[in-house]
Amino acid sequence: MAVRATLHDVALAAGVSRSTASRVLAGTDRNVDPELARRVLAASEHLGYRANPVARALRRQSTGNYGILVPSIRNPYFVQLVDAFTEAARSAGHGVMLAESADDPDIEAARIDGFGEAFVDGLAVVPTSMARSGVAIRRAEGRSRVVQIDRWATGAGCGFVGVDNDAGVAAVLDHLRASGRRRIIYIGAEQEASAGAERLAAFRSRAEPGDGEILLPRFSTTAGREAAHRLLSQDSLPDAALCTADVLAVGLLSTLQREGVRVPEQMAVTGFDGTDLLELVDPPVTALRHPMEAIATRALGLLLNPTEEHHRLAPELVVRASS
Amino acid sequence: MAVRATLHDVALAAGVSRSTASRVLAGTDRNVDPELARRVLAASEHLGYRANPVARALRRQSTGNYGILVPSIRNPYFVQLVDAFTEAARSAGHGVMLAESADDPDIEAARIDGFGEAFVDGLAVVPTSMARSGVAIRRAEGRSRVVQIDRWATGAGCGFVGVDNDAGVAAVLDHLRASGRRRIIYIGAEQEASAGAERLAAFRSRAEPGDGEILLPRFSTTAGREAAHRLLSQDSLPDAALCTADVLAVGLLSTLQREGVRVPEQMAVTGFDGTDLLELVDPPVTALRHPMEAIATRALGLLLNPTEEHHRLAPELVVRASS
DNA sequence: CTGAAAGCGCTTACAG
DNA sequence: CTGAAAGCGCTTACAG
Repeated sequence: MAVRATLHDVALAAGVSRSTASRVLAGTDRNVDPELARRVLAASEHLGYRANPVARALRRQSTGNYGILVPSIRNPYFVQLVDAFTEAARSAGHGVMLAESADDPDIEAARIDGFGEAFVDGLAVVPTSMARSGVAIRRAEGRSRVVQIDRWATGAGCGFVGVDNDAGVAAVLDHLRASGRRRIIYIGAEQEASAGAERLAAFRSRAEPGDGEILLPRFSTTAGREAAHRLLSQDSLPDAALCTADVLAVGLLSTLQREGVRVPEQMAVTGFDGTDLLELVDPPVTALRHPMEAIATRALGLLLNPTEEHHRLAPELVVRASS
Repeated sequence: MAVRATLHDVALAAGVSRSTASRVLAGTDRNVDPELARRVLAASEHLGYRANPVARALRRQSTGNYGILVPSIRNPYFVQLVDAFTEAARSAGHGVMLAESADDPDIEAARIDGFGEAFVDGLAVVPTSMARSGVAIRRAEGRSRVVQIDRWATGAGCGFVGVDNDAGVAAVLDHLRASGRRRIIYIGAEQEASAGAERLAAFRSRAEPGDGEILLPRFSTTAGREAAHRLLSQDSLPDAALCTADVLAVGLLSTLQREGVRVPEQMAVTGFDGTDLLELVDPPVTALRHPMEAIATRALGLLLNPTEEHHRLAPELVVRASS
């Protein structure tokens, strides 16, 4: 680990002042004599100079980095969200720091506070709890920029960008009913997160006699298997299972199949998030496609230019062999 | 987003110098009059003061943060590695920045260089390619601290911590042969990464007539499914499949089962990494348990205290129903 | 035990 | 167009 060249070294080698060297290298001011610029560039190259990001950030009062905090990076849906956000940030010249909250509001609060010690200008967060996440988020708003993605918390004073859950549930339900499925079972998570609450409300407002619900403690493949066992223990199977997360659908599907249930003949299964998972299983699973890039781009926009607006983007139904 | 209080504000409110306020708050010097300390703490509390990490880092010439670069966060094995590293770092008071290289040496090089612009004191990297990753790693060594985890690259001048692949393959093979499995097929990835090369060498040195190999372009569930199709297209099934990644084992298992193969009766299947995946499938899959915490802790140690040592830690065999 | 001063490495008004 | 100077917010020898 060699000693890193500083701006001073470059200026010395090029025979100019640090001001001029900085103007050339940081590109903040185009008005520099071409010959001097050439010398600065040559010296910088020769010394392998890289501006010290810490010093630059202190002076500029901005690191150019943003944090993203998701409930779990074991859920491919959030991985996809992180990817989209990172890509949006990168193409705008920003870096991204990732953290996860383990689906726990207390850990989440600790991570949000922790980002205060980190080198970020702001934070995008997927709140774990509608009721409990607001406090830490509001605290963070006091010292940084914050935006909520995919879920929102009551009491948070910052913006939000997510999918339109009501429209999403409606699209899946319409599709299932249009293909003749009558008894539809809603498989979701407890209403702790806003997304779960919105999806459940959307379902209930459209439920018909014979429909039902299974609510699980969390979104995971294991929870999907658990749901399958509950279905199998009932007298008869429903016509379709509307899962509100892809991991639930995948867990459900594999357990049903292992127990001899034929999908989609005996029962249709739908996912929600549109992750790659759904195309890897057999049969591929019908689900929504969330406009991830648009969500990520808009979230970044709210971070750069804060407002308290809530944005809901429409998902698109992708019908596959499972329904 | 309110204006953040600075050390100057705290000192002013407490009626002391910035030096004294800093000594109390940063805890760098215990010799402060208790009464003054009390006043500083009270003022800090009242103003909601948090030291500006950027300024602190510039002065200390250290951010206290470390980066970790893995081939993919879609592979639960690397997620587990990241978790262990993050936990080790956190408990030592360090933060962690995560990036992924998409299993591509060029992207990897870009990310390694990118960490030079990031706010980290060093970088732990899982090199994607034994032959090609060394250049970027060596470049990074010139300006920061670097350690290799799980895999190593030729030409890198830094330390390495990983599992003992030779011992691991030997343990699985011994177990399979001891339980009467004769024709064993090795299912691995191309030898681009050092782990793959070491495992394949370990297998070959112990292979017996009737054993075989299937080499895939990468470690993924999809690759595991592909391996199953290749096995099924052969005249007869082997007695056991020794998969060198859990994702391979899971993909293989599900496809075999779908095609009516009974595991472990007709064929044993073993994984390698010991991720949670293996206990979620039916039957649960035999694999090694890698000493993740020890690997992570030692890697962090090499980052804090650089040496060029290569450390190989012994994995432990965990026998489950799949073999 | 305490405070004034220097300095980490940059960027950017400001004066020339 | 260029350079001397100030300053971002800290920490830490140093002198007292």
